[in-house]
Amino acid sequence: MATMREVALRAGVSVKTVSRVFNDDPHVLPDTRRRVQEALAGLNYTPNSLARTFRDGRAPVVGVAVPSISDPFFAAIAGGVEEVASRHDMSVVVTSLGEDGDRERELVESLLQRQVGALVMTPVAADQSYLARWAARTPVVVVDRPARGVDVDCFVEDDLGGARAATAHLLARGHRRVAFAGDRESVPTTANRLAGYRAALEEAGLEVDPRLVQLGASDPDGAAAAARRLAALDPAPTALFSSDARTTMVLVPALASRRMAVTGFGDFPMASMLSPALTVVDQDPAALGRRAAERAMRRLDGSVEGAGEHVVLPVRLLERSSCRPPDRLLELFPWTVPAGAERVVWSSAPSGAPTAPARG
Amino acid sequence: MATMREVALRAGVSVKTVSRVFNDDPHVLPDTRRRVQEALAGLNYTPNSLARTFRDGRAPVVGVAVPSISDPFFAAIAGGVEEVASRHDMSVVVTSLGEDGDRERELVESLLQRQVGALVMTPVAADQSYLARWAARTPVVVVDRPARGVDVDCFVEDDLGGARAATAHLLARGHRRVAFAGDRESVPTTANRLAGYRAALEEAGLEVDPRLVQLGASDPDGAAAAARRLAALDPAPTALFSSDARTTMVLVPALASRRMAVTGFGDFPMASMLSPALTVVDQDPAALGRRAAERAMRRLDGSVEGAGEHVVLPVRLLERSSCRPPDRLLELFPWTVPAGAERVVWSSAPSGAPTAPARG
DNA sequence: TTGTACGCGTTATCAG
DNA sequence: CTGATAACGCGTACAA
Repeated sequence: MATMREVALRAGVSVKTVSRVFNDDPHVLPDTRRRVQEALAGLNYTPNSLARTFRDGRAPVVGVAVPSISDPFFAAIAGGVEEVASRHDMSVVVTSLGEDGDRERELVESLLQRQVGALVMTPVAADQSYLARWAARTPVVVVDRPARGVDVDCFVEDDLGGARAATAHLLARGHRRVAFAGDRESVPTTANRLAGYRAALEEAGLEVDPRLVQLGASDPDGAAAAARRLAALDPAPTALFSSDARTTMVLVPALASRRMAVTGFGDFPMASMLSPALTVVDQDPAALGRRAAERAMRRLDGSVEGAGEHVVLPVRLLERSSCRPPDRLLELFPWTVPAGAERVVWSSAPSGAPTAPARG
Repeated sequence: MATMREVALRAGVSVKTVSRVFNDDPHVLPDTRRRVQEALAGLNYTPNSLARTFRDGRAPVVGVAVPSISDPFFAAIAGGVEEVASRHDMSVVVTSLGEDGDRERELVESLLQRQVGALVMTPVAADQSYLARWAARTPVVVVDRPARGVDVDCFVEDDLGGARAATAHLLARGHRRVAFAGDRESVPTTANRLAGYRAALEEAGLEVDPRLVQLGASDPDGAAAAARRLAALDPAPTALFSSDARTTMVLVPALASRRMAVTGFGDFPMASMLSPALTVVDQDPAALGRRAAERAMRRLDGSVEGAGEHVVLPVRLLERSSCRPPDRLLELFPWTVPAGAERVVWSSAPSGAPTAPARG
């Protein structure tokens, strides 16, 4: 923890010379250089990067603010950001905002006050207009959900298209009573996916039965309640579209005893090992994080300027066997994928566009 | 982005007075205070916390260095750290080290140079003696794996005990050919779990057949290879102990066609929904992170001093139906848990000690 | 080649 | 109650 001054003192030179030696400035006599290097080593000098950072006014840091860093989805986003940031010699500060939105502004501004070089965030509050005064100086990119009240770069996934495809997939299999389950409509992704669900029903000429729409189902209690309510319906639903992976993971167990076809938005480990295996809308949160971070870097180095851009990343519907008919009818449906396998049955990518390979 | 100086200029006072007003120092005349507050508001003053941080030499930041922030296990650890850190008005900088260890020192030291207030890390390199000079000034706590070559606080889980219990569980069910699968023996947790596996076999009077031990099985390719090798054995194993959740998640699908009883170290979502459901050693990574962060906070405020403490957190064996006999034999084994349910059959906690409730 | 002076934004010290 | 001044560690500009 020696400072340059101490090293300079010991080497009998000025701090500037120490600085030069340490930063490999060629304009130093070999002899002086050696003396300084000895002092450097002897004192175990370590640069205080806080001072440097302070000096140039911006920290080589990308702030990441998401609802919860413990959620694998957002952890993957953070991982994607970190991957890109580290390539640019920047580190990552993560902050969990919760889903309430009460503390979003406070937490995000405290991040910004730290002079982070860029910010990648998933909005949780109803309004982000407070970001405007920061966005002028610090690149801000939102991911997963659009920002409201401010013009910033935005990377989201095709929630509506994916949800519509997943619902249509169930309808194409003959289901007529298809339920929807998710967390809450105030979350834009959920609202969009609900819209996609409704669109699919309407396109199939079906009425949307509001009793089939179960919100607040993403925690164990809510899932149990949703399962109870769905079971109580007459006629009961024969299929379910689950709006997010968290909901799927708690609701599917709650529905275990009922026989129901399920598609879910968001893949997760072992989804293919369930019986029946889950057909899912495959997202790529790491790519979301990478794209957002890359955009932030381009704003930082000036290679992108102007108004915020809104990018919708394509998703794909990965068919597994959850939707296939009972085994005894299998021979009647030769197009069905075999158990354990999966195939892409739909993609929001423009046809011919390269898509990442399926996971798992 | 106005500075205190600008505010002072506008209010016609000194910067110190602005500082006082902004920090609610009572020694300011009401009149002066109002003038300053108006200037503060008019200029939209925002503190530059980088400057403050620089001034007091330590950043209100906890560094978190783990193999991969995208891995849900380590994301949960990070979440636990963040929870505690935020209660202490500190934020969290995360760094993924990879599993190689080549870059550990470089990445960790760059974190330390940033004058983080504390460091919570999972070692991935063979030696951490480079930490010694830092640990004198910055609290360092390692989690999940012990540090080598340096004396720091350490929070690990009962790898050996959990693995022994999980293996013994299979042996008690009559299995005699029990395989082991994991990532690599250089990872201390894996080495300990392998030791636990061996201990259980030896306690049962069984020889350890090295061909039953499959390392490098935590990625899809390795898992496929391991599955192939296990299948080729004669006699083939009838049961498997998987040493970590990542291995379980790739190896179980690879083994899907074989009928094998499985226990795994590490729970994961939907483990209870597989058929057969997985019996697992239940860890609590979030608690690991919280405990580590709390210890770091206590080192920071001086309420803990002296040599590093080594804490082993208890784990529990959560029995699900993966180990139960085929349905037709169920009536012969009345002690078996019903499908979908789970029960704790073993815990490394001292009996009577409070344990966290099971997840899922 | 080397050194001096200064500034980054904030807070502590100590006079007034 | 208020303000001038120094200090934190480093890098830049400019001299010598």
